[in-house]
Amino acid sequence: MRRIIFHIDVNSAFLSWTAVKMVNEGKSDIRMVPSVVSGDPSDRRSIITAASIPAKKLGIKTAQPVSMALRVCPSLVIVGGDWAWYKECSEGFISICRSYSPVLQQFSIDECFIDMSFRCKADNAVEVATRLKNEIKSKLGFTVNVGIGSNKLLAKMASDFEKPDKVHTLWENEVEEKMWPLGVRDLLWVGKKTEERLTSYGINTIGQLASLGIGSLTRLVGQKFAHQLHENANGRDDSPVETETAEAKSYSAERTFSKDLVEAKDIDKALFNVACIVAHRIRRDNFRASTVSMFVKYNDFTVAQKQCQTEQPTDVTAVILNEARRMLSEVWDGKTPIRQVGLGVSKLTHESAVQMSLFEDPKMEYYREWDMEYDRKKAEAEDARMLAYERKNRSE
DNA sequence: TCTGGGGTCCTAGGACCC
DNA sequence: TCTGGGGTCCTAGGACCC
Repeated sequence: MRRIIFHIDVNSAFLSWTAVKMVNEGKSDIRMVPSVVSGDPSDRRSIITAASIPAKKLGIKTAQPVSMALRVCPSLVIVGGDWAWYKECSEGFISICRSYSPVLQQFSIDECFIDMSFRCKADNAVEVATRLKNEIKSKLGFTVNVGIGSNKLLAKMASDFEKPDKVHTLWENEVEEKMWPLGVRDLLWVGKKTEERLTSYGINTIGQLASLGIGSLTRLVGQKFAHQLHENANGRDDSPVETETAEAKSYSAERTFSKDLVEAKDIDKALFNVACIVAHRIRRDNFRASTVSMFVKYNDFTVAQKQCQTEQPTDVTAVILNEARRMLSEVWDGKTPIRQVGLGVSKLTHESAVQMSLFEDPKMEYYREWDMEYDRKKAEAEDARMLAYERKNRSE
């Protein structure tokens, strides 16, 4: 049976969502002028999270440093993000999409797939998609693109065609006309490195990639990836719309300093902070981790990383932090300036029974109490924030 | 111009066991 | 004494996504 898949993608999500909020507050619509959302607008080290269409027309792109964009456009409007609001917008948009089909896979905060096979016919798919797009615009105030195809890949490629506020189809019989002329970089999973590798062999378009023998492709990118690229370039993808959200496989946090650091105590402080964040998150989600990893990025952007196994699965901040400290001392010479530190945990389990060891660190009880206190304070802060947020929304 | 933060998956080599 | 081959786990590194 021929499937009908929609891919719904919010146009410049964080920027649109911030604009909606500002318009609600009676401010001018930043979608109409060159504007960007960045992590910390006052920090020249931060990068652009989302850009308005007028900004994009000036060559300003996502992931570009703010300082670079300011050179191009000194009058650029820079705004910070509001995660609580973004979450609300995301939930609103997902819930409208779900009302069109319960077979929905959330792909990220601002993208989802829905399986419409039993909800419409190929003949009226564009009409239904247009209705969905318009409903989101009128109820929530922001625009989306809807891509329609017979699989997830084609739907996703289609939603990336002309923006904003558009519906596009990419059926199998349109692949040759609409997808093959595009550059290889436009194909999902082809990033910078793969593009370089392919173009250096004279493979410039998706069409050329589609006709390349699997043997040659394997020599370029390895067997598994070659198979996937070959299928995708030919418009084939049999992956289902996954309605279950998979459990997290890892958690991590990282901090980039406003100035590169050389003082061990400063770096340790940052390591402490990220350890608190990561450990708190795994406790919140009822996980314990058996692998701890850390990395440092030096001022020349080279990265040193280490990972290790813990004696038993743990969610204790101090245990995770101590492993990270030990590994840091093993990789860092104590002199090279450090730009960024990060810490992660993986190999997660929900095991709740902690194996008691006769030789357990006597400080462990104290560590656990410290964590409980930390979690309690976090929860309090979160409650206060939610309350303030609701109060503010009610008064508007 | 000077590069964030949070994830997933894959590969390759070495250690260790049978 | 020397040898092979398969399986699994771990580590490091790389590529991609939003």
